[in-house]
Amino acid sequence: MTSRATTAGPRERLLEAAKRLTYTRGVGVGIDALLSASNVARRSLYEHFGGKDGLIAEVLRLAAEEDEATYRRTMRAAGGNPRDRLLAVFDALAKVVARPDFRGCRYLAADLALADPDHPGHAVTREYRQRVHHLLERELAALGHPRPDLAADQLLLLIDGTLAAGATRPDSRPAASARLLAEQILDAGAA
Amino acid sequence: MTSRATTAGPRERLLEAAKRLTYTRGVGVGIDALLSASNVARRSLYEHFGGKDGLIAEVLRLAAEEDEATYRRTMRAAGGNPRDRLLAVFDALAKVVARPDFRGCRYLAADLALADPDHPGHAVTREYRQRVHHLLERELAALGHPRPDLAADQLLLLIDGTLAAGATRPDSRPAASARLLAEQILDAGAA
DNA sequence: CCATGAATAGACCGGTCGATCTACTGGACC
DNA sequence: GGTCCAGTAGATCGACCGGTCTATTCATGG
Repeated sequence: MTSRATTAGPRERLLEAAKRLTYTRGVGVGIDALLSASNVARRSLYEHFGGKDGLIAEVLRLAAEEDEATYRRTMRAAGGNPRDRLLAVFDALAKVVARPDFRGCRYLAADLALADPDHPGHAVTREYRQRVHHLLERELAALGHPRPDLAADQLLLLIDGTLAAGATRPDSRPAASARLLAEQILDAGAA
Repeated sequence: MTSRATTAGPRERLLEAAKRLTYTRGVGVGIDALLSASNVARRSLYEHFGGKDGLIAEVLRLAAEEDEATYRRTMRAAGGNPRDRLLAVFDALAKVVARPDFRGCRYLAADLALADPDHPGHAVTREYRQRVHHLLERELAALGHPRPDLAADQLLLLIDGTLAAGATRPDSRPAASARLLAEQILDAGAA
């Protein structure tokens, strides 16, 4: 009986609580809040992550993995047509920004809040954006778009804009607005 | 000789230093940093602004005034053609995000960093976005766009996306990408 | 000449920050 | 049974947080 869920170790509990609290309260949350929310001893944080910065970076890494998987799942569920797969991303965004607890893009918030350009979190967010960019670019290439790199930049810009507007002007239905523009980007490839 | 610059009072000095430091270090900057950077006494802050929150709100108000004036100036300098006036905004954005000290949109950063939804800063940023939205919508109406309100939302989304991408992917030349999309929005009005 | 009021300097408050440390617990493994 | 070690609990550290306070300076105007 060594199996069973074993209630998840302190590392996992801390990561989960940090993922939640760094989003709702920002990366400026105090360590104590993370520890008490996860019922993890102070010392365990430093043994597992070396410090707050390491924990934040790991949280971003974990969230980025999940979010990238969500992108892939969304596109996979949309079938084999690259156009449908890309537009499905904006339909998914509409649901994301409509969630009552939506508070904007976690990665942009982290980049803006972490003033130190050498903070390890920045490298994580940078790589995440590259991965999403690559994801989009591949679909655009499959679509036969003449400039998949530029178009991927534009789609990424629409995604960032949607998440920003979703946080600051939720009543403007930004995902729908962005989807219309995305269609025009894709039409340039179908021409 | 009551005139002369008189070196600006403590209120102005503090506002100026806070405008600079809340941008470079975020709204989480300590009060002491703002006071020592402006050579203002601690007490003066509380007499003029009531506290840190009041100071931050006033800084956002001041910055919003200046930025709105910059929008108006950019459009005025672009002549009388609404299309030229709107596209000039994105040319101006290209220069903004190219500045070496560019650190993203001040207002979005504030909204993301101020976790308390009742913080007075949020009201300031909300009104600022409404003003810019109105500015864009008026030009779109003058252009004869069939849906100036939706189009203004889309332009605002492109602006937010440009500022976000400029902070996180500066090498992607987001303003140029956004301008191309903006042209398509405007073309819907010229049709 | 002196009263007024804005601004300054800076001590001080309780609280919190991230980080380090010691002491202890409990279960796994040999 | 004894060893080992991850994890817990919590005291403690210096630094800083936002905010309040007293005392002082200084230019102005009656």
